Amino acid sequence: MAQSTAQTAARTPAGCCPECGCASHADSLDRKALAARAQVLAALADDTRLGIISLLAGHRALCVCDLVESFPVGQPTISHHLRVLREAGLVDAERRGVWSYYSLRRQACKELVGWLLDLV
Amino acid sequence: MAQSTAQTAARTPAGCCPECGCASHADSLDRKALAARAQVLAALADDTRLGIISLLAGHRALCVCDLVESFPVGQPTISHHLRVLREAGLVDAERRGVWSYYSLRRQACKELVGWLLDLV
DNA sequence: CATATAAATCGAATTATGTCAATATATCGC
DNA sequence: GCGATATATTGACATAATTCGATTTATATG
Repeated sequence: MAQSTAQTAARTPAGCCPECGCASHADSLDRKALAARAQVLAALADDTRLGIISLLAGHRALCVCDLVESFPVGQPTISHHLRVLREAGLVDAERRGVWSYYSLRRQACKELVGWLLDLV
Repeated sequence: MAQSTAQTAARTPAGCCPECGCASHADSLDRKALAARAQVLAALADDTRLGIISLLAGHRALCVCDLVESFPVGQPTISHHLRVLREAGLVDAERRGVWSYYSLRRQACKELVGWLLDLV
């Protein structure tokens, strides 16, 4: 692979990392897994959505009207954020009559955090 | 607060959550802290940046040219992502000669993950 | 000093995201 | 069925983010 004269075992001609013998760091990446994790993290990476998660973490379930009261955005926006969280697998929705109750999928959350913990 | 007739103790006239006596869920949110965490999470929530973190986690340090080799984006783009990670406090940069070496700030990463673990 | 290389920055184009107003759907009580 | 209420969806818009090409800065070497 390296087009160098093989004087050193460096993978690039540059020799910027002599102590690292890895042939290619790219190979160690599971891109699909990373992309999936990044997408779930993106669901968390928003003020309102993280706030929703935080509220749900403190309750068994909350209905949408409670959440709408809790943030300075309109009902359609909360509904949109809830959909993002739902599609990321972080929350569950259950309809009871006119009301929709959302709850945290603690198992999925812990799984994500556990993966992060292993990563770093 | 509730403009209901106080027949029930519900905070809203709706009575969608009779079992929850919280006056206002919004009060339990530390919005500034949440916004700060969301910003760090946003730094993680990108395919390339999560990949960079993953690579850095497996090495003491890597130079930019190694990272550029590892992802299907150009050098300026990697440089941009490294800046985002640096400003989020997730990585450190050190210049040695012409090369810049980036390393994971494991303490900061663990702190974030610990906070997440407490949250959920 | 001139040249070469690594990395950072700038400017522009494209794409994605958050938000709202308006509307649609679903459910309950009359 | 009709009206009222809760939630979801749609469409539009503004803002932000990702990416690239071109350029600049910094450092080493001949």
